[in-house]
Amino acid sequence: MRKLDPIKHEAKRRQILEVAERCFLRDGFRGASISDICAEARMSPGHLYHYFKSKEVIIRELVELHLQRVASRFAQMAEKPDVLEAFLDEIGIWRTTKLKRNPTLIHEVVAEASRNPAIAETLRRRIQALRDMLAGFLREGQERGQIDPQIDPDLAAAVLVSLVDAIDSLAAKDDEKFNSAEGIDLLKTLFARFLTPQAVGLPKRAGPAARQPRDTLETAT
Amino acid sequence: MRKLDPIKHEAKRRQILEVAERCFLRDGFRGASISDICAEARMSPGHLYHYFKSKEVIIRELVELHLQRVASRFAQMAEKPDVLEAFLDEIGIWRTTKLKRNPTLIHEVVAEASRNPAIAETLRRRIQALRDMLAGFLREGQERGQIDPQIDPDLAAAVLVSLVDAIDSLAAKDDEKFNSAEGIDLLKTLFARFLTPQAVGLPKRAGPAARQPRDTLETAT
Amino acid sequence: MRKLDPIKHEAKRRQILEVAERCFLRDGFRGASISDICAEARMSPGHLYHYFKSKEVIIRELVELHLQRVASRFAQMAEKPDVLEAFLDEIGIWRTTKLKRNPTLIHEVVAEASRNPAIAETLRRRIQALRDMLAGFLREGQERGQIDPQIDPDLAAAVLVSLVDAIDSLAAKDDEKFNSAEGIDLLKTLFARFLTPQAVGLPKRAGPAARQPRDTLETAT
Amino acid sequence: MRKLDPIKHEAKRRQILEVAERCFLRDGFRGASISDICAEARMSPGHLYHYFKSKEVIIRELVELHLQRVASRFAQMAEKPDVLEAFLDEIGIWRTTKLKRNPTLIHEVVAEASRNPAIAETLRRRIQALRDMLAGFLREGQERGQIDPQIDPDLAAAVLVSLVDAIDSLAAKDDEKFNSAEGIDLLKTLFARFLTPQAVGLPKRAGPAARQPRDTLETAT
DNA sequence: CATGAATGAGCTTTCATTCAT
DNA sequence: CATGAATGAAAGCTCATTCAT
Repeated sequence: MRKLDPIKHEAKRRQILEVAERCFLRDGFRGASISDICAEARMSPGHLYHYFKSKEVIIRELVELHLQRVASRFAQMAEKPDVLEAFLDEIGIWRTTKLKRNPTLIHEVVAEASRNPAIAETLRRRIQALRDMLAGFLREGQERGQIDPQIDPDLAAAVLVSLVDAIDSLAAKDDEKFNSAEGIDLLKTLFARFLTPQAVGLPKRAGPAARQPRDTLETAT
Repeated sequence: MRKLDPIKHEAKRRQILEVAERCFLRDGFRGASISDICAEARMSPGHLYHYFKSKEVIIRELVELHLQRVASRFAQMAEKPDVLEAFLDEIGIWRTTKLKRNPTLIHEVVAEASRNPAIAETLRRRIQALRDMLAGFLREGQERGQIDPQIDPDLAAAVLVSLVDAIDSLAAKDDEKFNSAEGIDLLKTLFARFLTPQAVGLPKRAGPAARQPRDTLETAT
Repeated sequence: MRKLDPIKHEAKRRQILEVAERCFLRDGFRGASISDICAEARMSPGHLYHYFKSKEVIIRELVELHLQRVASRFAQMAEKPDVLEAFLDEIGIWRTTKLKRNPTLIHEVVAEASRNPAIAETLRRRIQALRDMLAGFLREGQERGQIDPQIDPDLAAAVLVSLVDAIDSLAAKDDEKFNSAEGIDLLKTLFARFLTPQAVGLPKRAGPAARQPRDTLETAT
Repeated sequence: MRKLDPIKHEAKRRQILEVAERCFLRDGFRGASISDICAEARMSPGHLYHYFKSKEVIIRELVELHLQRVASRFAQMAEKPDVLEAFLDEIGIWRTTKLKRNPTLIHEVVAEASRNPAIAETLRRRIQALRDMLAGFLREGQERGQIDPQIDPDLAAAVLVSLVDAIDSLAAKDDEKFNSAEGIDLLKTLFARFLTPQAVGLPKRAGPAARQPRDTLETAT
């Protein structure tokens, strides 16, 4: 009587998650109600609870899904020969093609995380995974001499992940300037200048750190 | 004798806003209820509505307050002789001292903005004001030769503002790595390398943009 | 210290009642709040309670006021030589001049009366007073031969009072047809035909009652 | 098996409307709360909103229902051979049997209409429909010579509808005198005298209108 | 697998009324 | 005489969730 369960069941779950994502994107985790989702998915509330134990579970799975998507995107970069260039290209491609149509749940997620431990943990894992992946790339790049060896890969990875998120949020507000080709170029320049090996060494502590740039400036001047 | 209002009234409003901020920080705009705020402010719900017409007004005023705070902080930077250094120091000071104790409402705000036009407008204004201010600093720096003249100040300002926001948010949650001295140094390095005048010119379009860094890399190696 | 109380006090009460009437007219007894009245009367709620013990008292006094007004209007009719004509003229004058600008609280009063015993009692008294007054007029008219002697004055008075009320209410809303000169004429005709002495006598019970008019019709035809 | 809705759903709606009518009759539109209705209907507030989007919708539907009831009652009169007699009988039957047990919402409706445009519109439509129907009857009666041809049917219809409502409100207050057989007889007399063809013609304007009755009186005297 | 009836706690907001000044 | 701060009960309504069918 229930032979085709596993497949159909999973398909339905996916479909519900997609609908839920749309709703959450539009109205937020709190703002979108189960009723809204049910209406948009053409199903009864009782039936939805057949697939998901609670609203929180839907949110949680959606966050996980997000993590997987980003992770797989990053993973593809690992196969390119020049990681840095791949990374820079990725940013460009991603911003011009995907982002405009796909606003992210990231703000909802972060906001929710601050009061929902489960979401917080998932988010932390997501960020950590991205950082680890990126740190690996950076180490590879350093070995090949493409990336400044004086940069701490773990720290830099953390910075870069933040950057990517920053760009997300910027683009959310239909910001013409930012979504232009020049905007993307500038972004690439920022990354490139940051990661490229420098003639002058990196300082170890704050004092010199604030200094060194100034030296550079003075030299340039 | 009957008109001791303006002062007391305003004081009470401030107090309510403070309590509300705490509550919203803890539970979010939607998650924190008027009852919660009233309980924490030791007042009856009816009385709160003596001071604020609606929950939304409270949220709106809180967002405005946030805007003013950030703006005034940035404004103070304008008086320092070396703007770049001031900016970098600001980031350092701010992150180590303020942020740890003062998580921000920024994510709530951004999340809310995506579905509340009033909040969205306030947020847009806030961001624009910061960008304008920063762009002004960058222009000054360029005139003094402290900042790469090839960088578009408006674009760069947009990038930097979003960066600051992003780092705030993602690192807010007790991120040891990010909040360490080294983390801050790296951040400063990033900004410095980005803004410092370069020997080699900036490319005009995407193609060369992806290219030029690599050349630099190879040269450096 | 409180010398001019009685006079000023009473004046203030009157003023409040006037404001309250406007508010109740606009929003109903339930719909208009004490705050509304206070705002419109430029006074604080605390102060209003200095003059009226409760909202209900205001409503009650307003109803009484209404009663007095109507009663005095009717009383003036008593002095006219031809009561019937005076009554008919009164209807015409009243509808064309007063009603259009002065909507009445009567519906509010009746609606409220159905659940507020105090109001119900006041209303009952008001109606009874009007009926008695009108019945008196009718008796006078009957003695003078101006009004059909076969009509029970008390019953007819009851009918006429309710008629006036009903027409007020249903025609109040910019009813062109009803408020026209022809409308008023027809109304007068109705009253005149009803009250004028008839050649044919009144039946005693329902059966003949339904009959007699038909006979009249046939006779007339 | 899953679509037994339409019937049960509608039945439940009816039931809720009945309960609501009782509550509104007792406490008024504003006075009766959703909680009251829910308590009396033995259901949770949430569930009630399954059937009605808002309290106002309940009120609106109740008003519509009223309209339909009255309209159908009037429509039945159209089939009787003698319209005037049918009308007169109708009043008698209705008052003695129905009204005593069924007080009406009419005052609530009129009071509400003065500040609720939707209700006002519904009420206006209701009144107009009744007037049109009655005007039709009157015209028929005039053609058959049963009703005074000098009376403007539209105007007279307006007057009669008011009358019917007037009687409603009178009876609301358990008025022994009015609900007696004599009261009804008097009412019938009023209608009959008004509508019956007269020997003397109707005046065209206000001046003569006030006059003519007097003439009649004097003649009678 | 699917429905939608049903719940009940909780939300934001309003309001008549009281009280300290 | 006058203010407005303060109360707290109750209003209309929403929503995640459960349950009988």
